[in-house]
Amino acid sequence: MDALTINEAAQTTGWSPRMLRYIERIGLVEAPRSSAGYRMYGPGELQRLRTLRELLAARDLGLGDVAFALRLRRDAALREAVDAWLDAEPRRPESVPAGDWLRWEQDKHARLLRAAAPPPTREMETA
Amino acid sequence: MDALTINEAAQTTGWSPRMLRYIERIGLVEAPRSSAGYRMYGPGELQRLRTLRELLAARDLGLGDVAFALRLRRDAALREAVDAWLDAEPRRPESVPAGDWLRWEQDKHARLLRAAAPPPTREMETA
DNA sequence: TAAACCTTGACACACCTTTGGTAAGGTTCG
DNA sequence: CGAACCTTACCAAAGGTGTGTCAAGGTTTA
Repeated sequence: MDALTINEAAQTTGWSPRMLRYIERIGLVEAPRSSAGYRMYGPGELQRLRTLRELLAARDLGLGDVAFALRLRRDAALREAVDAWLDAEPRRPESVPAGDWLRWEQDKHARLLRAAAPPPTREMETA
Repeated sequence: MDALTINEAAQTTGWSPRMLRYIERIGLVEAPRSSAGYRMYGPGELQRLRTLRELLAARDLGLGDVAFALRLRRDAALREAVDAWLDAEPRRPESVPAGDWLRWEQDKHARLLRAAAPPPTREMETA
């Protein structure tokens, strides 16, 4: 008995069965299915569901927010498009001397990397 | 006459004045103010507003989505928390041979970098 | 000073998201 | 078999988002 059914999983994770199906539909936690089509929640899914709750509560997020983050993660083109827009800060380009434009573009790249690779501050996930 | 008032900006960007105020409130495009408190839209803001429209339409996003991406960009702790959750894939850790755990953790880091630094495929922003 | 702007704040409405039910029908198991 | 599950597919209510409009009051400008 390594995997729980949806109602049991709901009990131990604090979500309602209804929400577990919803969470699956938006792609956040998908449980494997039994041969008859029943969702089977293993330790991995249960942990994931619990940490999801904590994440939402701790950061005041909605499921939609996390779903969007996931979409960003999976869709490289989308990520590039959004990043490109966000990179164009409100500072007018006039503030960048014409000759420095190329370097500016390159730095933007570097900044992106730095922003995405913060010091390994483990803290979540262990809760 | 380098800066437009809100109604003029609305005309040239396709947004309504109402929406320009809304967009400002959610932190996406904030226009500097005149001494009397009037919003003054310069070329930078106008461009930003136009590309924002294209981004939303092209990618079928909502303003809230972009606002959340901005929040992710600015709040490092939030970004780490969300990334940490997303990194914990549905694959149970059992699938990783015990000894490889350390290497696994390190690779996760590398994967993150790779995901955040896609080949420089410029395309947007010039529209 | 008066017309034509601007500002914030409030009311309002349509639509989408989040959740809960409930119904019709398959599965498991005592 | 029958109780107690599961599944999907709807209807629905509460709350958030996107958007318009109007009011009361300051600013600009002719």
